[in-house]
Amino acid sequence: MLKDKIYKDIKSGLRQLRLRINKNYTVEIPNVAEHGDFSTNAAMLNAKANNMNPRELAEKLVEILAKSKSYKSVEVAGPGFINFKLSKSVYHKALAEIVKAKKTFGSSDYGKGKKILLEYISANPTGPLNVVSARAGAYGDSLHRIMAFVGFDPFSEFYVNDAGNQVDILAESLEIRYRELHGDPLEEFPTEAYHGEYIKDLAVMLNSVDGSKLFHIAEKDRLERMKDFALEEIHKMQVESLNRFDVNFDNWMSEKKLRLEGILEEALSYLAEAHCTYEKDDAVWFSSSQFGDEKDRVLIKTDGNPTYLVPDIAYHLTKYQRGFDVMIDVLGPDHHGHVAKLKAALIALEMEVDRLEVVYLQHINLLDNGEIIKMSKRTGKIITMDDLIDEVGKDAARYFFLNRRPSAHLDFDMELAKKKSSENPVYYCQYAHARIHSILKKAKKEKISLKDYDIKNLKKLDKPIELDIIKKMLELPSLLNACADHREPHRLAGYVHELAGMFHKYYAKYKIVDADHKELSQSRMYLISAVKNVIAISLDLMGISAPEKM
RNA sequence: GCGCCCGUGGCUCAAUUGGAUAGAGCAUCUGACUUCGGAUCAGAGGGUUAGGGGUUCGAGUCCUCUCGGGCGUGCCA
Repeated sequence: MLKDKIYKDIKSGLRQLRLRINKNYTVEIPNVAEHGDFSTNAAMLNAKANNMNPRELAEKLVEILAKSKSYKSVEVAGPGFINFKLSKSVYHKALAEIVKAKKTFGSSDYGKGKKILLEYISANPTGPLNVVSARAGAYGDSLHRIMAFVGFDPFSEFYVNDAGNQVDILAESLEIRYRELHGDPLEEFPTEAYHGEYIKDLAVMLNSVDGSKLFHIAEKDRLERMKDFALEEIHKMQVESLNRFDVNFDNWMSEKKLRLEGILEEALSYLAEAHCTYEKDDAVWFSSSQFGDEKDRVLIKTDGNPTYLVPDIAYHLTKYQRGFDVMIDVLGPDHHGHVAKLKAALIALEMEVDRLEVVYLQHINLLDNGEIIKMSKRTGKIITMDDLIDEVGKDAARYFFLNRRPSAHLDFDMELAKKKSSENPVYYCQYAHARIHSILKKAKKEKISLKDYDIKNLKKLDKPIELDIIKKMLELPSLLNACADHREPHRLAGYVHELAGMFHKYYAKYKIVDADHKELSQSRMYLISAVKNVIAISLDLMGISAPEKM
């Protein structure tokens, strides 16, 4: 908000100087306090466009800008930066705005209602969700919340691969376990089948519903029943895990349903119409190498079944048909080979491929006492999302996932996440919130409240750290915009930690509630209640609770 | 081989997307509880941003090469 104002002031200054304006200049908060509250590179960027010396242009701009009452000082520095210092009263007014905005502080119409499709997790419906899904869930759900908060229109979707090869194997795996229950075990469990214990649980459940009657129907019907049962139960499991993790989807898109709607054939016929399919070796190929892929890909296998590429193309066509401005696929790092093929198809079909964005979330190492926990799908030794939530809790898990850039590999220290001390950043943030609540409660006991507070007394907030805290809070709106623009919710995790830290320092240094100085106490309470609010907003956007007691 | 991602104090990560003196936490060391929640605070040490070259007023960030790590490169999904 303050940034925008300064940006505009500079623009009008440049106009007054009758210069050609390069609008790419920025207004930033310097990381060195001596450089002022804000600084701009406007003179440097515009000097070039007007063939001037940067410092000379800066001097002229300063002359104009210094006339405004909002600025305590405007100075030229270094190679041509212009540094602004704002009057305290500007910050006091801004603080009142934050308090007035309550839970809407930081929200805006910045996204202009742009329709965004967020597809994430999309784990196979063949087992419980794992920690990779947990990271994707934390990431996608928080991005969704942030985007909605700053005025985009996000829509989250989980794509369920409930058709094709892997669900056939799922049905077969269940059948093996079902037979075992009835005293008919296989000598050797097939390596490609699913080994997890949960399949045995499913067999028991199925048995309690259907008993032995599945032996008396045709194999095809039996496997179909197995498949439907397993898919439904696993879906329920996944939804339950996601609920525990506070991750919600606007839509679950079923591949099976897409297939029934004939959309695969539709996609294939579009590709054929575009003359980029051909037959070779009894298979149908897509000439994807014409569209940026390394080589051509098979669409229909010699056995007559489509490869996974076909439903995926079809699914993405539905995304385009549904009219989203931007489509974001959140994928694991093992999928990037796949995107080239998909994009080739979209280009072939003359779709605006730039509207499809792919975010790759990197792998996770779970650490226990500094040791990487080795996981193996084959032996069924995996740590599930539920295990993780049981171990460290939802809040800690979400924070740890969100504290990293999506493109960064992540070492998840389970010991640290479990700790209830300052070493653990989640508790550090939550503690600040709880502490503020407690202080305000204490004030109430001493009969000091904000009900009769006159904001004229805000001028009593004159300590540097008090102004720093206000400045930090004022960063939230543009920070959230940046999180949304760059699809990087991790910035918010760092931000809330910084703000919490400033509060803890403040608390240690200054007494907030002091019955002998009512107006000062009220002013400080006013400040920290704003901090409480901003922490709560930030944590909520990350799907983390803001407790009043811990 | 080719493609994508990554490389920042001992460890895990930031760095306002090209800005000024690269910041936090953990770990280590020193201090602070008869005081609003010590789940906290004050302080110290620790860096040639893997390495070379380039682009420009200015590079951890962009380009290029080299080295190292991860992933991909199926008629599996």
